[in-house]
Amino acid sequence: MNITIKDVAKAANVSVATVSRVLNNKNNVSEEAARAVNRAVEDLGYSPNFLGRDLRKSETKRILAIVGTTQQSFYTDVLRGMQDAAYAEGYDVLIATTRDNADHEMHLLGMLFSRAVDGVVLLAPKLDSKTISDLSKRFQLAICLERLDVNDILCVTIDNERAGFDATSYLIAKGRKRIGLITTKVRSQSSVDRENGYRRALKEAGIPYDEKLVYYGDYDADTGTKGCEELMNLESKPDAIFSISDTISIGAMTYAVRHGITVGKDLLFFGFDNITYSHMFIPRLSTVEQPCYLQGKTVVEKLIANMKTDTPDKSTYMLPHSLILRESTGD
Amino acid sequence: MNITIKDVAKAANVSVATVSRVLNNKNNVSEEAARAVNRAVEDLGYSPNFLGRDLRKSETKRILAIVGTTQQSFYTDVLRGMQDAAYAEGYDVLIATTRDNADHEMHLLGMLFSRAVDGVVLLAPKLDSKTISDLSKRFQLAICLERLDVNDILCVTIDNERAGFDATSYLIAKGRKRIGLITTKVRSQSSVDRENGYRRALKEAGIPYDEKLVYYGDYDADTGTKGCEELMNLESKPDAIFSISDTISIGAMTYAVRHGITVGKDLLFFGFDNITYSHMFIPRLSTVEQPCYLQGKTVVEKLIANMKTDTPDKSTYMLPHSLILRESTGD
DNA sequence: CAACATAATCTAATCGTTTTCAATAGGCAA
DNA sequence: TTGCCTATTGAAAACGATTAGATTATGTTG
Repeated sequence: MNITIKDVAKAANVSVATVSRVLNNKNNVSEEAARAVNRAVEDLGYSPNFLGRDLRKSETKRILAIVGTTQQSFYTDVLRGMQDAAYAEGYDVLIATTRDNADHEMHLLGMLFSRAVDGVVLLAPKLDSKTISDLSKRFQLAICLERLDVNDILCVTIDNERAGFDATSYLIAKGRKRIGLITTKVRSQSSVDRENGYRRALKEAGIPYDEKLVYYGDYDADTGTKGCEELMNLESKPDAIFSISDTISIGAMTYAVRHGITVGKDLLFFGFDNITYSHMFIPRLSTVEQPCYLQGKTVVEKLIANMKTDTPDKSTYMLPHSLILRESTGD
Repeated sequence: MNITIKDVAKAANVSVATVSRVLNNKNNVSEEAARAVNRAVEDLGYSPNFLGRDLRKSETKRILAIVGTTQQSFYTDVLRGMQDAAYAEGYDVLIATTRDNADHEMHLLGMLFSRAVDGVVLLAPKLDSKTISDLSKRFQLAICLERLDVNDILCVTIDNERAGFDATSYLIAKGRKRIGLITTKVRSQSSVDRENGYRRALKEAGIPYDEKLVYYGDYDADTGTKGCEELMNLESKPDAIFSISDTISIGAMTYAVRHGITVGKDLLFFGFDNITYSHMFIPRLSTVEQPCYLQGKTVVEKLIANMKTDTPDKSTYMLPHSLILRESTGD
């Protein structure tokens, strides 16, 4: 039914080997044969079946990016970086979502075990680090935007502890003494790191840590709104709030603005990620920017390099972040 | 080097055929053999190579969703719908981005020609409709969230003309007479349809169409800001602005708020898509909601059904939309 | 002109599965 | 015992490409 390389060979009056050579622009083929093959390909509307090719070559030239959800808009830049690096080496990048479910993440990793892709980049691993670390011994696997609490896997991220420290320290430098934190119940390593940075900043400034000032929720705007409400209902209210994502921060600011609190003065806000809306929202949100594009590009470059060697690079790379200061911190 | 079905067969002391039967839970295999095979699989850590399987079966059980960018946050729900429908039938959904480039869209469609996936759903086709329509004759291809100006391809969307009409009519019903439109230079069918709906609403209300009130830009918040600025600098300013996306609307509202214009009174805004931030932004944005999850679910269900039949469904399905009224229209 | 290198081509093996078809073993009825 | 049916099993042929190695044709050199 389908047109195969055999049909092309017959039509062009050559062997399948010759067709294959033409299609892969190998040098040792006469112009005449090439012409005949190309005409046959054209006439028949042939396009090679990659299942055959991939099986024979034992490679697919495809990399899978596994994300929790496509909701996080800053993934866009990460993926762009991944694609640019991939295309430069003749690879395609596919994306799949786990919907933050570890079982499903494992299911998708099945594409790696079953050789349907050559490598995988995990953008928000849900599986425990032991499992991931074990798998990375047998397969081409890397982490991006996160890190594991083990260090035997290729990993490109930022120094989230330092970033949390920097953001909190900035609020302290602005004279704030009671700084709230809104973070996630789910303990991703980056959340933990950011929280640790927050604590260290307090400590180094001699401000006692107050667990009442920390609100744990989900990774969404609603959490910000609820978190802000709860913190502002404390006897001793915060004078600044650091959130581990802009989405949360915006939700939190929404509460503040709607309750007549002057953001940037009565209450400062610091977010994380520098999403598009963070400078759209009124007031504009101060935030930590991470090099999304560069992280994506780097992780794929390193991963592809690993595919070509038998002494794979299992380092953790921490790229530099920066603070973006806007109205929400009175700048 | 790699463990294949042969190794398992040898370890279990059976033939490869038996291993295959066990792995695919065929009935005609003795319990004893099954046990032996399962133990061998376990011992060797074997997982089948899908390249072999897919080649033999001529199917991959994978569907590719091709999007322009993952930036559009409402895709998340569409993809969720697609996944639910797919998993129910044993398929996986992969995502790839074209970065709004037609050539790259064609490149990704190569995965369909080369049988690396069983079907494709285009979420924002850039290729011309003739090309797509031709391809859909030979491959399993469907469109979602958009439609083509031909109707011989499976297509699940909403009635964008009607939606544009409804939104504009609502603004007219609110007593507005000079209604601006911010839309995209790039003429996707949905943009054209929404604009046509806008025009028809004006016409039916006896309001003359004024091309000065229409601003063409990109699909981003900046366009909204610039568009709003331009429209508000007109001699005869608009008293309401309909944008073909919430992202644009939010950008436009930002301009208004920053320039002391009372949104919901001096100037009404109507958006499109009901993205998360549309009710986060202050004031809250009125918008057209489309059934994202349902569209995704439907298109994949129909596509998979098409794979099973030789009389494929090439209909266009238009699912119902609704208006969400919030502060930006004074509700 | 023999001998040999080179270029172009073909034949057939190979990748790892699934599946057809034939073969075997065991049970049961006649 | 013989014949027949059924349940398991295995050998081998697909699937569609790439590629190593054999083969042929062509040109070059001594």
